[in-house]
Amino acid sequence: MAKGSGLSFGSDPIFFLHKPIVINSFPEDHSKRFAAMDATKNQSTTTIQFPVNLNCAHPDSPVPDDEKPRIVDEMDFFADKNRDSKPPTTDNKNSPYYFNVNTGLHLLTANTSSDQSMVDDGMSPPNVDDKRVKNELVVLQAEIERMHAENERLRSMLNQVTNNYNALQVHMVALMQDQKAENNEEHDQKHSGNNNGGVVVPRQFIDLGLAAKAEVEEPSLSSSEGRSGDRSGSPINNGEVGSKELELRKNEKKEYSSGIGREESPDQGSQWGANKVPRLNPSKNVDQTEATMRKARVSVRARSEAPMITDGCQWRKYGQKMAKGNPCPRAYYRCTMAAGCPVRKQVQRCAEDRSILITTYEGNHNHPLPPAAMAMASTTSSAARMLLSGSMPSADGLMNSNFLARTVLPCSSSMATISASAPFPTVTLDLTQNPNPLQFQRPPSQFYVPSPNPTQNLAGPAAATPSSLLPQIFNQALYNQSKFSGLQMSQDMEAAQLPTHHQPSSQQQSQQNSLAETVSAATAAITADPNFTAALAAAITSIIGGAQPQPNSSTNNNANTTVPTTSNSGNITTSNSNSNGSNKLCNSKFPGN
DNA sequence: CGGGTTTGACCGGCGC
DNA sequence: GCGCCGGTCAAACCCG
Repeated sequence: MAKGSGLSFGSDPIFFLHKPIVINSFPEDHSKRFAAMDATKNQSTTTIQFPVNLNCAHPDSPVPDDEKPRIVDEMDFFADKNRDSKPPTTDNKNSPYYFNVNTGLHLLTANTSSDQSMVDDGMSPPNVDDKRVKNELVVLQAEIERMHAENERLRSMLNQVTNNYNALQVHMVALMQDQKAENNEEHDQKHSGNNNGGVVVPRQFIDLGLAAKAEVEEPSLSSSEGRSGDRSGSPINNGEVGSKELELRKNEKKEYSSGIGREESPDQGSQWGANKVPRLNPSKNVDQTEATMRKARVSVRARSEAPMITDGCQWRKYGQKMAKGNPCPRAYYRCTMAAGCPVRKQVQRCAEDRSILITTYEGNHNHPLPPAAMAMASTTSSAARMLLSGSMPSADGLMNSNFLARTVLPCSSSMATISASAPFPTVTLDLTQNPNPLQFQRPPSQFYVPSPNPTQNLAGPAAATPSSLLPQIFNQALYNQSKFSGLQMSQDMEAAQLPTHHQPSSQQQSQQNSLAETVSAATAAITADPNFTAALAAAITSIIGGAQPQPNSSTNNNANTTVPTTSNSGNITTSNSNSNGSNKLCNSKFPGN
C-alpha cells in the first residue's frame, strides 16, 4: 500500500469509481424528467459525468467476495450532511435530506409532485400521477436506503483496511526496533570488555539497502563516523576491534577516489570492504548472517540484445575484464544514482548462449529509487533474503529457504536457482525460460524455488517473463518508468524498505515489503505508458493466472536450468574450460559481443 | 568541460 | 613463493 506517495497510480486502497457517474443537474425540465422516468428511468437531459473508478484495490484482498466493493454508480453524498441522519422514509419527506440530495439516480424529490412539472404537464389525470409518483417514491427511497447502507459498508471497509494498515505498520516498526535493540545489545556485550560501555554499532553490517534509513535512525553515529574524514579520531574507534578497524582503514585506502567516497556513507564502504574481510567476526551468528547478506548476489539471466538491461538505475562502468571460461568480457558497473551507493553489478553474456545477458547485482541502494529500479531492488533483496535464509548448510536452511521462496515468491513463472554456498552465495533468476514443473526437480546442492511474484518477475529487467513478448514490454515500461523522478517515492521506499533490512528472515515483512514495492512499481510501470498497458496487463494476468507456457515464447533453455550460471562459490562460471583470464579486451564495445 | 568509458596496472585471495 | 584469477583503480580518452 503506497503511503503518501506523490505518484497516485491507484495503489492506494481508495475506492475509485469505475463507471461514470451521472448526476442530474438542477434545475431541469421536470416534465421531461418525469417522462423519462416513467419509461425506463433513462438518462435525463443534462448530465455531468465523473469518470472515476471505484475499483477496490487489491486482487489479493482477503475481503470475501460478497464484501468486495462492487462497481456501483454511487457517490458519497451523505458524508457530511447526512452521516448521522436516518435514511429517508415516507414519513420524513420534508427533511432536507429528502429535498436536497442529488444522488444522480434520477430521484424524485418530494416537491416534484406539487409544482411546476405537474402543472405544465397536464398529460395525465392528477390522481393517477399521484399514485405513480408515490410508487416511484417508495422505490426510490428503498434505493436510497440500499445505497446508503452500501455506502456505510464501504466506509467501514475502508476504515478497516486503514486500521489494518496502521496496525501492520506499527507492528513492523516494533519488530524493527526490537531487532535493532537486540543487535545493539549483542554488540555491547561483545565489546563491553574494552569499550567503556560505549555503544558500538557495526556500521559495516548495515543490512542490504538500509543505509539511507540507518543514517536517518542513527544520525550521530553516521555523521561522527562518516563525515569526520578521519576515522582514527572518530568516536567509533574506541580501540576495540582493532583488527577490524585496521582492515577497514586498509580497505578505505583503496576507496574509489572520484567523488564516490566512503565518507559519505561509511557503512557502504565497510560493506564493500568487509567483503574482502570475511573473518573479522568469528563468533556472532548475526554477524555471520549479515556478512553473508552482504555478499549475497542476485544474478539475473535474461535474454536481451541490448548491451545492458534497463533496470531503472544509473550505472557507471568502472572496469571490464575477461573472465575465465567465458570468451565474453565481463563489465563492472557501480550505481551512480547517489554518491556512495554500494550497489554494483556485473554484466556478462552467457558463453553458451550469447543472447542471454547475465547481470549480477550485489549490495543494496542507499538512496531513493524510481519505481522501476525499486522493483529490481525489491527483487534482488527478496532473493537475497531468500538466499540468506537458506544459506545455512543444514536441512533446516534448505527447508527454510524453500519455504520462504514459496511464501515470499508465491507465483511461479520462471525459475530461480539458489546457490547458497560460501563465499558468494548467489541466487540466479533465470528469466530466459518457460516455467516448467519438471524444473522443480532439485539437483544436489542446489534447489529451485519459484521466482518472485509476478511483479517481481516483472521487476527483472528485460526478459523477466516466460513469454518473449513481455520482456520488451516490461523493459520499455521500466524504461519509461525510469524517466520518473524517484525522489517523490522516497518516503514510500524508505517505508517499504524498512522491514526488509534488519530482519531478513521475516517472511511476513518480506511479503509485505515485496508486495508493496512491486505492486507499486508494476503499477507505476503500467501506468507510465498507456501504450504498453494492455499488453503488459495481459501478460501480468497470464502470470498471475498460472503462468502457462506461452506458445510463442522464445527459445528456452529448460535444460539449462540445471546448469545455472553459478558455481558453488557463486562466481559465474560455465562448462567452458577455456582459460582466458587475461585482461585483454575481447570486445571493447561490450561484453559478449 | 563534465561525465562516462576504456584499458592497462595493481591488489588480494587462493590453490598448487 | 608463485601464478592465476577476480575485482578495482585511475589515467587517458571519448562524447555531447
